[in-house]
Parts: sequence; C-alpha cells; structure tokens
Amino acid sequence: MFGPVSTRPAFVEMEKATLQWWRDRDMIARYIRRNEKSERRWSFIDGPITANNPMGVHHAWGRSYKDLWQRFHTMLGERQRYQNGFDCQGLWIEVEVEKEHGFTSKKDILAYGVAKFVQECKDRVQRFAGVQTQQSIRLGYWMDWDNSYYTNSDENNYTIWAFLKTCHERGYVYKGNDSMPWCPRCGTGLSEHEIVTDGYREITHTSVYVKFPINERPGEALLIWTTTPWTLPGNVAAAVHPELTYLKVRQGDEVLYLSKGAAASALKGEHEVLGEVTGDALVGLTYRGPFDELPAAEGVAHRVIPWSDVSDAEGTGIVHIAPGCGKEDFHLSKELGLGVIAPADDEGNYVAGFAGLSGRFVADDGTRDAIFASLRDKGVLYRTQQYRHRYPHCWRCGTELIFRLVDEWFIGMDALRHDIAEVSKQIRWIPDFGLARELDWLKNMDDWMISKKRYYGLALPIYDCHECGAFEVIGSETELKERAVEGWDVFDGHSPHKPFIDAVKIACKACGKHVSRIPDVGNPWLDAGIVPFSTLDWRHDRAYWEQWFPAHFITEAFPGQFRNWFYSLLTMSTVLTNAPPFRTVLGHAMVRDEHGEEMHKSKGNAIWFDDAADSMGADVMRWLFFRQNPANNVNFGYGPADEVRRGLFLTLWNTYAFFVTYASLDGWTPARAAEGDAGRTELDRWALSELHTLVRGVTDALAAFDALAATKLVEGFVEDLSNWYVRRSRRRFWKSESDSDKLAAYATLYECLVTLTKLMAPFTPFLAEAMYQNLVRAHDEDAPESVHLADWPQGDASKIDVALADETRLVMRIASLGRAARAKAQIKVRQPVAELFVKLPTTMEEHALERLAPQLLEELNVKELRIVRDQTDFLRFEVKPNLKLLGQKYGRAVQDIARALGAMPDRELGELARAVSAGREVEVAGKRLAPDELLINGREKEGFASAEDLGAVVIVSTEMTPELEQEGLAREIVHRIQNLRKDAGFEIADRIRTYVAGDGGLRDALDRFDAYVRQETLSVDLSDAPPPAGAHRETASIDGRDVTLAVERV
RNA sequence: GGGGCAUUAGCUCAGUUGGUUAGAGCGCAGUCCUGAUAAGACUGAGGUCUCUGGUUCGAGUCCAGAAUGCCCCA
Repeated sequence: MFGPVSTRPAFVEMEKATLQWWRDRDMIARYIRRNEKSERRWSFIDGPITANNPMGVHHAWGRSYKDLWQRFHTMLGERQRYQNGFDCQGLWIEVEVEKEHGFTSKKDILAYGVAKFVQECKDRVQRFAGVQTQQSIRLGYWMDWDNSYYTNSDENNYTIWAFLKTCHERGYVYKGNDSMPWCPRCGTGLSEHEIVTDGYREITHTSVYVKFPINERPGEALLIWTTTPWTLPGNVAAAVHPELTYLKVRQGDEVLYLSKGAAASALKGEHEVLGEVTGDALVGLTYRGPFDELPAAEGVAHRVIPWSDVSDAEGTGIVHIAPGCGKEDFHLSKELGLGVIAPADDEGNYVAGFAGLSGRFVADDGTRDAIFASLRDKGVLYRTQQYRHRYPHCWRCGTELIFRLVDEWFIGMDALRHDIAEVSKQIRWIPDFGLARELDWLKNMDDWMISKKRYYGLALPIYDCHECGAFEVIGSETELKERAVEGWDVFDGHSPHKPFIDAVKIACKACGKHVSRIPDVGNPWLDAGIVPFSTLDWRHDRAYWEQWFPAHFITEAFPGQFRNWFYSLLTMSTVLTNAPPFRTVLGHAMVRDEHGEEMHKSKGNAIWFDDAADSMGADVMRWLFFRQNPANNVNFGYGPADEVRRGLFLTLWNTYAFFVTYASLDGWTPARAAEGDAGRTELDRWALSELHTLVRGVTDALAAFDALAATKLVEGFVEDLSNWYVRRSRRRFWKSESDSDKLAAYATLYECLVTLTKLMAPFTPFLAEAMYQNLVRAHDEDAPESVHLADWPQGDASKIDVALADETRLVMRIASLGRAARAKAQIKVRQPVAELFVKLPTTMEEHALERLAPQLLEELNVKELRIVRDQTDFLRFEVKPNLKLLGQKYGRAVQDIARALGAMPDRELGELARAVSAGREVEVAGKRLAPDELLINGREKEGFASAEDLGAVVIVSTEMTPELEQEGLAREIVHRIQNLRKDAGFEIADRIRTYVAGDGGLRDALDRFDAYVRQETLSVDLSDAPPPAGAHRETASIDGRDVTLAVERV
C-alpha cells in the first residue's frame, strides 16, 4: 500500500525530513561510491568558492548547476570525483580579519604579529568552509564533503611554484617598475583586473586650474587642469596635442594658453583672444613648475611635450604630467626621458623632500587645502571647481586608489597571448559570446602582475639577489630544501606561508650571496587557476591526472571570470600543457531581486541563502535557477518562487496525491503494473508517448548543458499530465469495477510518475526522493534505496507516436475553442448541448478529430460532433490571399488581389471558397490562382456561438430541449451534493443517503436521472423526504428554483 | 574614446528564414470548472513593438542614424 499523501504539502518540512533520512542512511557517501567501478568517467572541476563568509543565493545558482550535471552523469553511470573546492588565500580574507580586530593599516598587522595574523586568516577560512558546507548540503548539493580541496594547501601552493618555475625557465617572469594603482589602506598594488571588475565609483573631487608660467615668455602662462591636486608636486611636463588649436588669451594683466575647444568651460570672467597657435608651436617651451621650491623637485626641467592622447573634451587641452603618479604619465617619461618624482609612500603619505607636505596623507582634505594655499601664495592658482567623475576605488575596502611608482613582479603575456587564444578556441563556451569575450580580453590584456605586498597568501618563490641583481624561481619544496643555506630548521614543519617561509635563504647562483625570498605574496587567481593540476595530483601521479584532465565541464558566474578564473585556468594550462583545461564552460549571469533590481543589504532587498532555503525550499530555489536563461540576470524572490511552487510543484504533487488516493482505495500496487498493457486506451498511449518524448528531450537538453530547455519540457509535460490526462481519466479511476481499463490507467499514470521522479531527481532532489520512496521503494525491496542511486530513464522510441501527439494537441485546441464558444453563448459546461460543429483546414485533421471524438464530446459535454465542410449554414466566408506565395509571385499586384477579395460579396465568396475547397483554380483580379494561394476562413452567422483559431472553427448549437435541460439540472445537483460531501468531511468512498427537495421540475429531472445521480454521488438512496436531524444540509437556489439538499453517511 | 548587446502590455520576458489578427507568465476585472488540484479553463481591459529615415508588394523582424540602458575594452 501507498502511504497517505497530503493535498496540502509542506515542502520545506519535507525537505528537512528528507535531509535527516539521507543522513541516517549515509546516502551521500553511497551516491559517491555508486559508480566507483565504472569505466566511463565524467570530469567536473569545481571553481573554488571564497570561504570568507556564508554563501549567498548567487552562489546557490552556480552550485545548483554543478549539482545538476554531476547528478545527471551519476545516474548515467559515470565515475566522478565530486570534489568541492574552497578559495582560501588572498586580500579579501585579510580584510575581514583586519575588520575583526579594527586594524586600519599594515602597521597594525605587524604590531599584532604576522604569524598570529596568518593563522587567524587560516582559521577564518576553515570556519566558513564549514558553514558553506552545511549550507550546500541544505541546498541538496551532493559532494564528497570530507574531501574538499583548499587553495591554501601545501600541494596547491607548491604546484603553483612548479608553474612559476616553468614560466621563469621560459623567460616570462620579470620585475617591473611601473606607476600602479595602489590602495593606501591595504598597502598594496591592484592588478588591472581588480579595478576594471568592480573598482569604479562616481565621486566628486575638487579639481583645480593652475597656471604654469612660461620661462621664455614673461607674463605668459600655460593653463592646466587636474582632479588630483596631490600630484602637482610630481609635475615634470605639460602635454599638448600637436595638431590641436590653442588660444592665446589676455585676462587682466596676464596672458594664458589653452585649447580653443576648452576655453568656454575653463575660463571665467572677461578675456580677450589675442591669437591662435597649434600645439606643436608650444612644444619645447619650458615653464616654472608649481612646486619648484621643494627639494624633491630640484633639478627637474619642466617642458611642454607633444602627446596625441590629449583631448580638449574636459580640462584645458594641456595635460599636467606626473610620471610618479599616473600610468600614462610614466610611459611618457620613459619614452621622452622625463624626470620622475615619486611623492607617495606605501601608505599614501608624502615622502621626505616635500617640506611641509612630507608625512601628510596625499588624498585628504587638509593636504589638498594646503596645496591650494601654496598655489595661491605663488600666484599660480587660477580657480577650483567641484568635479564629478568615475574614480577607481579598492574593490575590497572601498578606499580611493592613488597611483604610485612601485616594483612588482609580472608574467609577460606577449609570448603566451596567441597560444592561449588557440586553446580557448578549442573550448565550448556557453553562452557562445563567451569565446569572443575571452579572446577580446586576451587581445588587450597587459602582463599579469602576480605580486602583492601583503601577508596571507601564496609565498612567491622568487629569490632576488640584491647584490648582483640575478633572481631565481624555486619550483618545489624539495628544491628549496636542497638550496637552503640557512633557516630551514625554522621553516621545517610549517605550511609555505609567511612568516616562516621567509626564514629560508638560498645562495645566489651568480654571486653566492645569501638571498631572501621577496616579501610579496601571490595574486589569488594563481591559487584558483592551478586547480586542474594540484587537485589531480599532477606532481606525483601523472597517470591519475591524465584520467581526469581535462575537465568535461566547469560552470561559474561569468562576470569577471573572463579575466579571473577562466583566464588563470587558461594561462596556467597553456603554459604547462598547451591544451584546454576544460572542454565546456557554462557561464551564468547575476542574481537580482524579483523586480530586476540589484540586491543590496542597504536597500533591504537582499535575500540570505538560509532564509530562502527556509521559506521557499531548496527545490523551488533550484528550479528557479534552472528555468532561467543563464545569459540573463535572474529575477529571484519569493514571488517568482511561489509561481514555481504553484505552477509546477503543486500540480505535480496533486497528480501524485490523486494517484495514491485511488490506488490505495483500490488496493492497486505496482505488482499489477504489467496487467495494464491489455487495456491501454488512446489516452494512455498518448501519455506514454509524451512521457518517452519527454525523457528523450530532457536527456538531450542536459547533454547539451541546457537546463532551461529541460525545465520547460518538464513543466509542459506535468501540465498536460494533470490538466489533460488526469482530467480526462478521472472516471476511469473512480468507477467501482476494476477492469482492464482501470488497470491500464493505473499502470500508465504510475509509469509517468515514477519516470518523472527519476527525470527530476537531478533538478529537485528532495521532491523526487519523497515521491520515489512512496511510489517505488515502499513496494520493491530490490529497487535502489534512493532515487539518487537509480539509473537515468531511457526514452523508448517505440512508445513515441508523433501522429497521436499531434492529434491530441488538436483535440486540446478544439476543446479550448469549444469552451470559448460556450462562454460566448453563456452556456456553462455542466449544461449539455446537442451539437458541436467543427470546421478544420485539412482533411487529415478531420479524420484525427473523428477518431478522438469521444474525448472531445465528454470534455465539452456535447451529444454529437459534426465535422462540417460546407459551412454556409453557419458561416460566412473570409478569403484572403496567401501573401507568402503571392507576394513573391506578383509583387505589388498582391494588393490588387487583396482589394478584390475584400470587396467581394458574401455569395461570391462562398462560391469561391467552394471552388478552392474542391481544389480548382480560380480567377481573382485577373489572375489565375492555385488553391493553395488563397486562405479560407469561416466566421459565424447569427444564432450560433463560435470561436476560431488558425483556420479551425468551432460552433456550438445553443438550442435547448427539455431533456437537455433536465440533464443539466441533474449534473448541477450532483455537483452540489459533491460539495456537500466535501464540506461534511466524508471520505471519498463513503456511501451516503441523500435528500433532495425542490420545485420547478426538479422531481422530474431527478426521476429521469436517478441512477446517474446516485452512482456519481455514491448515494444508496435518493429521497425527497425531509432530512433527519444530524444530516448535513444546504438550501440553495438553482436557476430560480429553491432546493434543499442533505447528506448523511450510511 | 572604441566595440558589443538590448529597448515589445502595469511588471518580467518570448517572438522562427520579413507575411495576414504581435504572444506568455504575473497582476487587474468577470465568468466557468473542480470527487487530486490554495490548482485550473475561458473572456475582457491593457501595445504609436524607443524614435527618425531607408530597402521591400509587405518590417517588431533587414539596413542606416539618433536616444536611453547595460556589458566589455581603453
């Protein structure tokens, strides 16, 4: 027997019970071992999740995909590794630990102790890895949770060492000196990727117009403009566009130069234009710098230089150049041999040599005011202006970035650019614009800055000899041990992290001096990019690695990843193997709130994973993600979740509950399923055909990594199963005799439901398990104990009948039109009507409809179906040109044909239509037209109710006979009694005694349909006597009749 | 500054190679159906398919330009 199924399911409670049930049976471990002997492998590599905070709903989207395809391939019998990964090193973790302690700068960390600080970073990662593991399990994500990889592991770090050594052997690694974006709070440079990803914010700065007095022309000055006044002490040059037109302007007693295009916005007050010059006429002039009095500016010659990137869209068309404070500025200084002044230290304070500014933070208001005051004193301040613009910020702590001159370590990408692009082209990118984006990035990327001046992260194995300038890259822990000349005993036994790793010194191969490791840590994308090697034991067991490399599949949120994880994967794999590290990548967009707005804690529209799991449930959440086009942002929220719950989950659940209710009443069990074959009806064959079509469709969709297509197919099938198969089959289940027809219905619906549990298992693991346990496992000791240990269903082509599917679709469409026609005529479905007239565009469809007529008649409560061709009794005709054919043939003349048809009287149209139907050529507007060049439609005349769609017309007769009216009344009474039974709380199988009394011919109707009413309502007796006390009763008005109804259990 | 994508109902989105009456879900109003269904069916209101020009017998669809938004790269 089946367990009872509530019609008001509490899905979240059921999920929690299922989690416990799985835990009690150690089901995840059994799932992971399911295919361990399989020859076929499917390799998935998990992109590590940052183990720095609890996971959010945006992580749940990707993790749902990861689970979906791993489960699918598990059910296909393929061996997998199920390894989850945690991203465990990097600045973001340091920032959180700093916050916990209230640290504001690197000095605080040094004071606290690097060893303790690094340990706390490790501890934090461990803590949140645990939290995320529990959350993932709640999501129904089945991984080998005891075997997750951590990017801070020794193996991961040493594998990166091996990679870096290879890079060095090929000459890619170099020390660069550049003006870099720098976070003064974090005390580290940021790579280009980090700024572009998330770094720009709109803010207002006080910009300043400054005069640079020209040495060669007393009384004349260049006018420049900058949004970063702190860089003025670093000025060495002023750049003009050689072809731009500049104005010479008199204002008061001075003469200023600025570009013609900028004059209107830059100049304030009365002025007189003295003349125009082109930029190249200014090149070579020298000027007095704004802070020449400072020791740092001593000996610097300021001159006007040409630069083609100068524009006059903003500012003055003359650009202040400070090579120590800007990227392009620095490149210009190299190109033109300009001096370099580097004003800021690693905390963003002016270094020595800047007089009163030294020691002050460059970017605060007081410093800015001091600079303005100094400019004013020297008479070179023109004016200041509030200026709103996008300015880079530190993506981790939000501090405004500055540019400063630093030494960093790089991997040169020019030698790799082409190879990585070739490798990228061997990969399937979903959505397909992914490849274009990656290639675009590869084309434009700069060298990869791999160093960070921080504490917790990969220890870059670079040993840079200050004595002779040679540097080496160490490729493994054993190599380091061999090369160590001091400090190994301090390091021995520790992970390769600061500070212990830094105790080890090696002897410089070139000069023999003892050399320390550079103090920098590594870019964290090195940590994630090495995973296809480090987690597959590439260093120690090449055979094992070859079995799992490359991955068949990876999936991640794509914003950012083209220059982050995808990029580091591709780069590292190209260097080490010159082959793709994965074959297919599925990228998905972002999670928004249900109105499409970005989720923000401050906006109050953020949804926490734990809350979502507790209110909508993990299955609903997963389905929301799966039914989304991954290329678009998903609108996520409780509203959409409820749509899914009602539209899919409840519909399926109620179908399941219906089945279990009647199967239990009849004592039907799956043991009798085989007896169903004999009595299968068209409807059964249709349901099975649709089911096997569904199996094939879902299988194909998943194989193509298209979750959206799969969900749409499932939703469509569940809808049809509930609203057509079960609706049409209900009487077969509730009739009293257990004949072959009923057995066929049970067997069919059972097969549909069981197959659905398996098809849906990878999508909705909880719901599928609950149904599977009751439908399958409760009856079959030999069946797999969990649906997640079951095999994926096979679509059986012999069960698929495309013609039957099309025909049934036609009946559904005609039924829908019939209901619409009834609604127009205001005749409810309970009231039988005598005739239904249907006109169809093709004879093939006529035959199909005739064959399936019983279904249609019952559905629409009609006595007789009449297929009509000659519709003149009911219809007038509409004849239209088939534009697709005629347009190509006659061009402009189709308009004449259309006009002629529009003007034709009804009678002629009728004749024309008959001729066309008979397959004869006709003549319209002087053109001979073949039958298929005209389209015939019918529309109703007075006195009939009709509806039409795509050339099909459905008409109901509205004329009533007394007998039809009596039958309608009887059905109305049945309906009322059913409701009364329900209100009274009777069981479905309870027999009752029924009392009905009323006027207006009620007695006659009940006499005629006595047997029908009793059978439908399980009434042993239908009496017009007054009901006894204790019977459930109701008085009602039915079409103006007063009626008293009562029921009591026998 | 360069490149890409988008703009369709109150909201979120579909819309096949150009073709006759532009759809769905949600929301709203009404009617109906219900012995599994807090579900469902039907009807209705709601559209200058962002704008301007072009190609074409015919443009939501193709082309050019503009506006707005988003993304990528400088």
